[in-house]
Amino acid sequence: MESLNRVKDPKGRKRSSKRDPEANRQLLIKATLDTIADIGVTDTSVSRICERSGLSRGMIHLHFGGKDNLLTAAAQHFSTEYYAEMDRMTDLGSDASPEDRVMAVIEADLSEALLNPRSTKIWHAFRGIASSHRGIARYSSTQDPKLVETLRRAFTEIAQQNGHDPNLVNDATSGTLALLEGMWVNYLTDMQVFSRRRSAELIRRFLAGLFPGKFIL
Amino acid sequence: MESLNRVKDPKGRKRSSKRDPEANRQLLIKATLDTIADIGVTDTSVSRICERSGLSRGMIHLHFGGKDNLLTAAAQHFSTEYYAEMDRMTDLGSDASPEDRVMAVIEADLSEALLNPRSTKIWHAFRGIASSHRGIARYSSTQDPKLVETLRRAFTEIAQQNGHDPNLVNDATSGTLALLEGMWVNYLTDMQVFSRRRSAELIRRFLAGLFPGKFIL
DNA sequence: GTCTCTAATGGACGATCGTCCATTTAATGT
DNA sequence: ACATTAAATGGACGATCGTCCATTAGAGAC
Repeated sequence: MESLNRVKDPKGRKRSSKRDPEANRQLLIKATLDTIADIGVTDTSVSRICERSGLSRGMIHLHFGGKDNLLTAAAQHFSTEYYAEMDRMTDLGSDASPEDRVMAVIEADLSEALLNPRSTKIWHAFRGIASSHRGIARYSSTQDPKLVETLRRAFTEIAQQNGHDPNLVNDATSGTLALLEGMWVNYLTDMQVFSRRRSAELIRRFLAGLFPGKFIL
Repeated sequence: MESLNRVKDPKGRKRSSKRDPEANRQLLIKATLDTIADIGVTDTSVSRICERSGLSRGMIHLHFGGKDNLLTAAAQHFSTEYYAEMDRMTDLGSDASPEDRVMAVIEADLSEALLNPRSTKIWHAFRGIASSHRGIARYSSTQDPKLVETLRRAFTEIAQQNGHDPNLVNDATSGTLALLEGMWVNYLTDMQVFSRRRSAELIRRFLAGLFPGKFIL
């Protein structure tokens, strides 16, 4: 029987469960995001992060070289996780209609998994400081190329069937993303009143207007 | 001839130009907003605000009782100014069509006067810390009752002419505001690429889909 | 066991934070 | 001219900030 204090890392080498640099790195990032969601970026200090992670003060300097880099890494991690979850939730069969694929993106973005108190607080906190923090600015964009391409391709298929003008696809794509942005803000501002279903239906309704005969309930 | 260092306040009493509590109050608020736009909320300290305003450190405690209250007052001032300017720009004659009134709101919100680097940075900075700052949270709402009512009334008039279902007005109202939110984010994220005209046209297009025969170019 | 190397610790450090108040300055009343 | 009142100053204060490093602890090599 393998010793309890030994685990295997992804490469299969044995490592101590008490000494795990990568795990501690992730722990710090996690603690940073939790702290931001809990008390806000302004009050998120090195001390708060350390006491939440249970690690010593020196770890941040050791693993990230400073608080700024940790914040940047946290923003990157958050962004990566968002798009990974989005991918997971929009992985429909290849025979899915373009309308279904668009609605899958919308419903994923409005789902509990992506749109929740923690994520909205973190997201808007990062966006709020992005313009004065180069590192974070890189990961505060709404326009993820892959997601944009998914929508654009779906809208292109829909438009081709009806033969609309070329700008329609661009407008539908950035309009959909803009509406989702607005919904996140609505959620942040008043979580009590917010309704995921009604928000999704609202966007569907706008798209139904844009593509006659499509996106009907 | 009246002495140069004496001016009249709104109530007509004589006051010194060197001693003007209200003017200094406003100066502090202005300096706070400028500092936030310049270096971000995180780095906006009492010292930075004071050196920008040219006033002494004690003034913040004297006029506002502390930094938190100053930040709240700044958020309130910013919000008030936004809606005042919005009112000014949407003061069409009473014979204006509901469509024109809606488009006036959209174009005002996307105009240089309201949507500029300074205002977007401040707006998103406040929103980012709103969830951990009660005072600011009050002034970070997108759903200004008066503006909502303006849109709702206009959409109601448009819908009545065509006889649509009652939810249409609600959806058009909050959809329009959500789209505008998204446009502000687009502007903040990439000011170089952003186009006021195309953004307004995109929203018009969405509304044209929602109200057949209306909002056509 | 002993050596080596790196992960991890936790306190020292100067800088800066926000608050507060004793003092000075300017305007007004008598 | 003098007293009174309020505006404004600027430094003192303790607390906390983020960085850095001398030290300890743990794991593998031999």
